[in-house]
Amino acid sequence: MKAYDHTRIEKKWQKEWENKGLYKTSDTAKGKDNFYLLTEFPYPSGNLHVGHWYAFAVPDILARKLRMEGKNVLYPIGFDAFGLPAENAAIKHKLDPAKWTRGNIEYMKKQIRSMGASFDWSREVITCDPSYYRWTQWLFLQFFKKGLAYRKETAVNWCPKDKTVLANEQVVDGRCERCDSEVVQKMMLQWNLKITDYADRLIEDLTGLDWPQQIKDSQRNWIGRSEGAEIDFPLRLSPEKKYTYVLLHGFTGTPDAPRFLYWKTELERDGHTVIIPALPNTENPSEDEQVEAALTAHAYDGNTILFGHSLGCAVALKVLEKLQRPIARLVLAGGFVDPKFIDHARNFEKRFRWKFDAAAIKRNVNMIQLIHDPRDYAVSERQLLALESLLGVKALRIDSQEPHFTGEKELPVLRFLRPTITVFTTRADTLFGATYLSLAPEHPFIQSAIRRSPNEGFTKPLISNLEEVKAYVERSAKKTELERQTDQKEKTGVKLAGVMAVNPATGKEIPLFVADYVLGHYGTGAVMGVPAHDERDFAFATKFKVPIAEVVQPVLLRTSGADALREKESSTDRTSVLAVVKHWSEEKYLAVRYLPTDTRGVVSGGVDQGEDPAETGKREIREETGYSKARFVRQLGGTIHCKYWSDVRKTNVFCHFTPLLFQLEDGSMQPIEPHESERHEVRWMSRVEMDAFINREDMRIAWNRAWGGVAYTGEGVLTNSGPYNSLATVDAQKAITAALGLRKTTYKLRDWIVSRQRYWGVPIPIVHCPRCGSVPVSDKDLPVLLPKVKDYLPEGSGKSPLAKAKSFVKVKCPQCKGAAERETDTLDTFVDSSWYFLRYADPKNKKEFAARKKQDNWMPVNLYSGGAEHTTMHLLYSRFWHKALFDLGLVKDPEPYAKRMNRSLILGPDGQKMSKSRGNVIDPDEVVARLGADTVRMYLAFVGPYNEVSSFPWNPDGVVGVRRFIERVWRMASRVSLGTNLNISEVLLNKTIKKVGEDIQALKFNTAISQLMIFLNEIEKTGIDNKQWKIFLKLLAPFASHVAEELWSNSGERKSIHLSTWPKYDESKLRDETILMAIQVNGKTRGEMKVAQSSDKLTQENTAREAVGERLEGKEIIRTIVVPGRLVNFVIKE
RNA sequence: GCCGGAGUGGCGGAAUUGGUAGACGCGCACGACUCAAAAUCGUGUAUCGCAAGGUGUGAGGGUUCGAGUCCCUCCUCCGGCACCA
Repeated sequence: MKAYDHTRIEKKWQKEWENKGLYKTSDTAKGKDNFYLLTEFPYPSGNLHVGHWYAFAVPDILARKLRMEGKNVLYPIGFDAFGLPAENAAIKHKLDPAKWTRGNIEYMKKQIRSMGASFDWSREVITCDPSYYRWTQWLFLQFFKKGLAYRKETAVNWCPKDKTVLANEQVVDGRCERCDSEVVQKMMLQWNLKITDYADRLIEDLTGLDWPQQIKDSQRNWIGRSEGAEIDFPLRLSPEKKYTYVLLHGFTGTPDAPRFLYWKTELERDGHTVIIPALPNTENPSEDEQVEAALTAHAYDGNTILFGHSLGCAVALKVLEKLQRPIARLVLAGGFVDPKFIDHARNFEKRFRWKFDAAAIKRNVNMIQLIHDPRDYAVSERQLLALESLLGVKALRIDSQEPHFTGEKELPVLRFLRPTITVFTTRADTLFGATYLSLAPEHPFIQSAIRRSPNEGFTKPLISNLEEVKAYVERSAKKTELERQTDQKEKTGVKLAGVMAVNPATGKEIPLFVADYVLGHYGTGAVMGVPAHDERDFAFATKFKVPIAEVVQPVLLRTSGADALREKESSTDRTSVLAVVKHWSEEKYLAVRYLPTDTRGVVSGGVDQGEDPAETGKREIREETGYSKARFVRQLGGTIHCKYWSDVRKTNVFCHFTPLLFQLEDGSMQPIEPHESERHEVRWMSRVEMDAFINREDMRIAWNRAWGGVAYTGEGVLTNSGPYNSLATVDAQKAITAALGLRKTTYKLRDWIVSRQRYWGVPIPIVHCPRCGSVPVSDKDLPVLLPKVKDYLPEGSGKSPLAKAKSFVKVKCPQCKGAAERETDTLDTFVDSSWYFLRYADPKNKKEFAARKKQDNWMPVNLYSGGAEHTTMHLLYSRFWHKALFDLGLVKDPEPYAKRMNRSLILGPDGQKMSKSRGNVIDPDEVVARLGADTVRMYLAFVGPYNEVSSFPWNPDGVVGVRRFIERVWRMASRVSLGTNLNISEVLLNKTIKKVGEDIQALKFNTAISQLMIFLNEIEKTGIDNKQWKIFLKLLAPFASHVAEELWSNSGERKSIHLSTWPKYDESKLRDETILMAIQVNGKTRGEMKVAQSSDKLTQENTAREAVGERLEGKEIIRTIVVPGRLVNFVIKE
């Protein structure tokens, strides 16, 4: 027999398989279930590395095994071909990125083919191919039309040297990855996808997915949902202006509707006057009557703020038309002016024929605020547009409490009536402790104060130290991400002069700050500072000398140790003191160790009936330590509650500690009772020693308070909180939110910015028309082809290189046919990869991105294999994308991937990540040439479990081990006997079939291979017959597909082994007739025994008893445990 | 700081999910073949001990007849997030 020549065998069979089209996958196959095995498609970097082998060749094992089991398996491949490296190479070497990419793809395809993997190349998908990106553009336009793609001024990473926007991934430690210059934040108009609309569903739907817990956790964490409340803090502006508000109600409305009363109460509390005229005939309103009533209700002047709701808006506009002098401000909510207005819900038809004089209206007001609720049932988009164009003002779209602003407490409206700062908090329970507000530098209030809009009507600046604030805002805008991080320890900020906010709970005025520890993009960009119960706020308040107000008394539960709470036992209340005792002359403190429970802290003891806590402290100091002259200094804050188990009292104790500070006058002492001195150890300690000594949370809080305290952020009961005192924090949160705020959920997740000022990507198919705005390119004009340009460097202005292609930019508007310009940004490559798996199902379709019927054959993906680096990027983006397609009715499932596995990582031989600079890169081509594709693939499968978050170094010696195995298989082939071999264990054969099959299914390729090795070791001793040999070859085929095929064909088979059927095992032949059992005495193995497989428990026990007889001699057997077929354990008295 | 995951021979890793810890492979040692080497084959290989017998899965404690596996405390490493209110 010839020696094993891997090159010859592998070339031969790869060609053969290709010629026969062995891996062409049909959409359906008779009698076979479809299985979609997906692996992340590669970026055509130009060279295959070991990681690619690991990603593509190893899952191929599963693909092959599933096919042999009778599944119709789709295992496709393609190229994620747009992206930065092509462009960088183009800039560096003056190449065409398209050519560069094409060349790489061709080369890599050759390399991938050398794996002998069962890819169906006829379904290849290449994202930079116009036949693909045509559909990327089309899908983007569907998003646009659904309102899921929008353009917005967004803060981006800007590299001043390369003059381009950078993706977050391109910023390394605050520097540009390419030129190493510092990245700055810059506001730019960017295309966004509304992934935040899907935040909740992206979290909820994780539950039903068969995904590793770790990915689910990461995604949840990334989305960062947190429930809390929005709370309004009214502003007191100076010079303080008091206004008269005239509020006009709508059709069928009355002045005493709850929301009007609520607005009135709130505004009056701020010192304003509120008038709500009752408009006549609300069931059947006429123009003259209503306007007359509104006009006579008040003498309108520059101090008037006029508000209209619904029909009241129209009345308000009519009022303005007729005035002689301007008012301060006009606020309209849910208004309409369109003569065609019809409110079907309330039979309001044909009556509304009012006409407006826009010029007269504008003459009488210099600030108009329009607010619109997108859910409004009475006012349509169309009517809103009419109103907007009449007044020349853009409406602000806000979420009202109830559609059409009809909630009982329309806080969102109130925010427009009076100047207000809204904060988001998850700790509404600490509202009474809010002693200041902090605004992000990006906060609208700060920004508008800086811009000093003349509309505001203030003669003086809103903020009297405006210059200082401006300087601070500018400074923090220049801060790089790097600085923001290193600045974490030291909080900075500037107090706003001339402005105060009102804490809505206490009614007290509190100062405002601008501080960059507040993030502009999270929550409302403003936080309430509660120094007593938040570490950051505490640090800030200490630095800026803001008062600290305790509103939560700690409630501590001891859950571990000797005094851990015992849930089932009763509980009694106790009042005690904690006494921090200072030395009479030195900087030392009394440290007390209570021996029975090893409680280390300060003096403590119970308050007797009617006793003053200070007296208790003195008494306990005397009794526990002997010192008789203690002077009470002060109380250290409010009560500290603690629940624990008392072994002395045999009950749980709910103890209420009053923390106190004492100083000794001198060292005079009295004798200590023996029972006290036995239980207490007393020492003098320095402050540092005490810090290390104290081991109880309650004592530590008391001790810390002697030094100014730290923020207590845990649970407790409320204090200094008016009607909410003594409520638990959880309950207080609900109560205070209901009374003074709005429930609100916020997310860390931000919308997905998809604009890239780059050349090598999908052109965004939008035309900017000066008349029609952003207009989608019509379907028939897709794809918008990437134009050829001379050089690929971005323009200095932050426009992509596409802007240089004049003939590309200049187009006719698809709507009005006038002159317009194309969008010149390209799409993030993550957009390309958000739907590529759908195209595999129908790769050649010219009419649709993928026919629904064809998708249904394969979707959702049965198993998606990929790298851990995509956990929160690609996997989240494509889930969002798929959900949006689902809502558009374009796909049938809300989730694209039923099961996901993150593969491990292959490191260099030195255990480090492979990289050229480290010189530890393994070149797969070289290893394949030397050892063969079968060996490389099988080795990679053997190094360790495939679906774990771990990494394995490439061990050159280890590869040799696998190569040896294959050579031994090769040699074994010549020893296969033609007769029937009686020596080989049937049990081993059946066990092997079972284990190899199950382990492949569980993606534990390493143990499957180990079983094949065990099998080979055995047959080398016993020999094997032809029938059994062929079974073995079948088991080997998914791993070493070429060798197995060669030996299969050598054994006389004509048809490919890969078209053969997976062997079945015989359930009854999985165990030997006689089995080995362990014999234990007191759980320690003392011997082994052979028993018949069929023997019963008693026989096994008796056999065991005999086998270890001498050990049991004269001992009493308390218990005998028999685990049939496994072990017998005798428990004896020693 | 928060959320995950993991710590088992000289190394990569197994362990029927609470039942004889170290499968399989690498490495190493010895032996066979050879003039010799390589390759190949065989034997051994957690550790202490001549042995009987101990001891052993990051450390300590617990539950159990029995713990690598479950519970508590702690340590180390890796991954993700991080001034997120």
